Amino acid sequence: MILPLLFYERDTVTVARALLGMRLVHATPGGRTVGRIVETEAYLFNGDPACHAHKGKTKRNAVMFGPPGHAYIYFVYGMYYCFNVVTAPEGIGEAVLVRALEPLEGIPLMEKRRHTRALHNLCSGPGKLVQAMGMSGELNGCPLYRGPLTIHAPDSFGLESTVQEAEIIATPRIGITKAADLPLRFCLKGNQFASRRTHP
DNA sequence: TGCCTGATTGCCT
DNA sequence: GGCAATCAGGCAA
Repeated sequence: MILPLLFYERDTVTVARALLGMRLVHATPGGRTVGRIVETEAYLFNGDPACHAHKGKTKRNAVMFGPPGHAYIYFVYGMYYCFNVVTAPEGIGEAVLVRALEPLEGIPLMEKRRHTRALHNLCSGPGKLVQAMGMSGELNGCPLYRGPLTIHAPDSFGLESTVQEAEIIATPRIGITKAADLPLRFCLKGNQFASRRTHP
């Protein structure tokens, strides 16, 4: 089942946790790739200086202020993209950064795009998974409930989280300097496919 | 294993 | 002009 707009139009931390276990699907002419979300980070409008939207709307972060359930993809460090899911009602600049996936389908295509055959190195980081899934800046602002990039609940799950609360750990976020102490990174406990650093 | 650095570009001050 | 929600590779221990 493709997650509907309703799923995203909630509290950002709730969505960040609920996204764990969901499947990101990208259909391209070259083939279809699917990954299970195993690591996310929440970025909040208020009280979170690390959030791109913290200082207000700009050209770069405009999508974060738009309707939820859309992709916010930005370019960073001159060579990488990061993929986020816009959350919270329109006008509230919040999003969830997807930091790691467990590769499920289209693994040969991911290997080709990433130029490696190491399964644990295909999607274990925000820049890596964008590369492995074949995403680009063109998808910035696209809805995630209507292809080519969509997020699905695994069969037999609805809007509720697909994982037990006890299976989720919260840690400080990665690679930021501001508000570095806030526990807004969420991972599946003991998952092999998360980006390296763990800080339980 | 873990720390340090270079690569490379658009956006914001 | 500075910096950024990163990554890969090099080097030391």
